[in-house]
Amino acid sequence: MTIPRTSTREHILKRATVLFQGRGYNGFSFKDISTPMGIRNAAIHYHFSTKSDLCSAVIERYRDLLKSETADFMKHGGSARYQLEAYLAFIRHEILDAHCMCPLTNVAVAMDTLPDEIRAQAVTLSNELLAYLTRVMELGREQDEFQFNCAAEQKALSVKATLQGAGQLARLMGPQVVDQVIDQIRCDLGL
Amino acid sequence: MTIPRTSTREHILKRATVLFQGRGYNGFSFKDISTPMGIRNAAIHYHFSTKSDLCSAVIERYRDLLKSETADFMKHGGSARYQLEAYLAFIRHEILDAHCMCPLTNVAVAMDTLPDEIRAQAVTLSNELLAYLTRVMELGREQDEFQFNCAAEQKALSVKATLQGAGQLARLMGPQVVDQVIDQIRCDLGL
DNA sequence: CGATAAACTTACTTATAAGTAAGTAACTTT
DNA sequence: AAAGTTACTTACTTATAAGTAAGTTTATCG
Repeated sequence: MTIPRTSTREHILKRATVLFQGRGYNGFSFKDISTPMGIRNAAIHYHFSTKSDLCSAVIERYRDLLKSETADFMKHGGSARYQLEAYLAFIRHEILDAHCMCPLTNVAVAMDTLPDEIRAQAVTLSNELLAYLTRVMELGREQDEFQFNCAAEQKALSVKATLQGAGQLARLMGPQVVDQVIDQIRCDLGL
Repeated sequence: MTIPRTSTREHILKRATVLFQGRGYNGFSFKDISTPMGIRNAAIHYHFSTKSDLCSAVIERYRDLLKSETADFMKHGGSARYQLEAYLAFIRHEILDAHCMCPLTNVAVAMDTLPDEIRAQAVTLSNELLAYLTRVMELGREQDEFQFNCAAEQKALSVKATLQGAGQLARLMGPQVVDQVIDQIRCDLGL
């Protein structure tokens, strides 16, 4: 048996992504990955030596995804409005279709219980994310698309915080929350 | 020994509050409560039959706290601006001093892994919170203190979401995030 | 064809979790 | 002073967690 699929590692990563972003580090176990895949826990350890390793890989993957997505956003014209909408659509999809939160949420919540490795990955992700959103805000103001009278960094921070919160409130109050909050973000940018 | 302190139950609840709001349902165990208190796990079970019971009590307590705080806010004049600032100060204190998140955050993140009882408490809390913030927003607009052109409910939702996110980002990016985000909320209300 | 390496499995260990049953010390009531 | 009640403790059970060591199958390469 065990027709060696080169994709096992990828399958594990995908399941781990859904679980980590959906339930948090302390909300799932190796069994939640191995059982539905029809493999053993030890098979996971073969590909990722520890749970910390596995979840670090999940966040790194998210960083890569974000990097390629944002690169993509810039290709298509690169107007700030377009880039903002693309990011909003990405987050909207994550919340409504994938039922996932941004990894930053899950890391922040369990911060004190997590290995350093994961915290470090999350800090890097937060810096990258905020740097990107800050550039979009700066660009938007230069192009007279967005209106706000504070530092671009602060506006970016506020937008990101709002989206994080939207993901949570949607789970408690229903999916319509997401579009309402997104609408408000646009509104607060003068759109 | 065991000089029967009527306060043991209260001590357990306080520790549980810090742990639940600080690490999430799956991020702490009975040992994290009993060991620092110098009691046994069974003593916790005497006061709260299950972990679910204990955490439900934590959220119920938070609801009571909020109810009395907001009643207090209204006594002092009751201007929308005053009430908003009081709520912002409350949240600011929770994040920066108590290092705690709003229970809604912790419930939302681990949603799928939690007992119904806890989910139900969180849904009630979210309704109460949003109802309060909505009234503040309505009042603020009537009094010409706040400026926004959407439903008061939507604005309230957006403010709450933003504050939830601020608590998370502060853990990753530092405490200054909280004041920046709060500042932005004021700004987006025309303050 | 035989050896090696990749990709697993089986079987295990160690730790920790929530929860329970039975016992005990101190206060409270009759 | 005896009997109960409150507030625990001791000692235990059952379940599940992450992680490991050694063996097995399959593909590959000289």
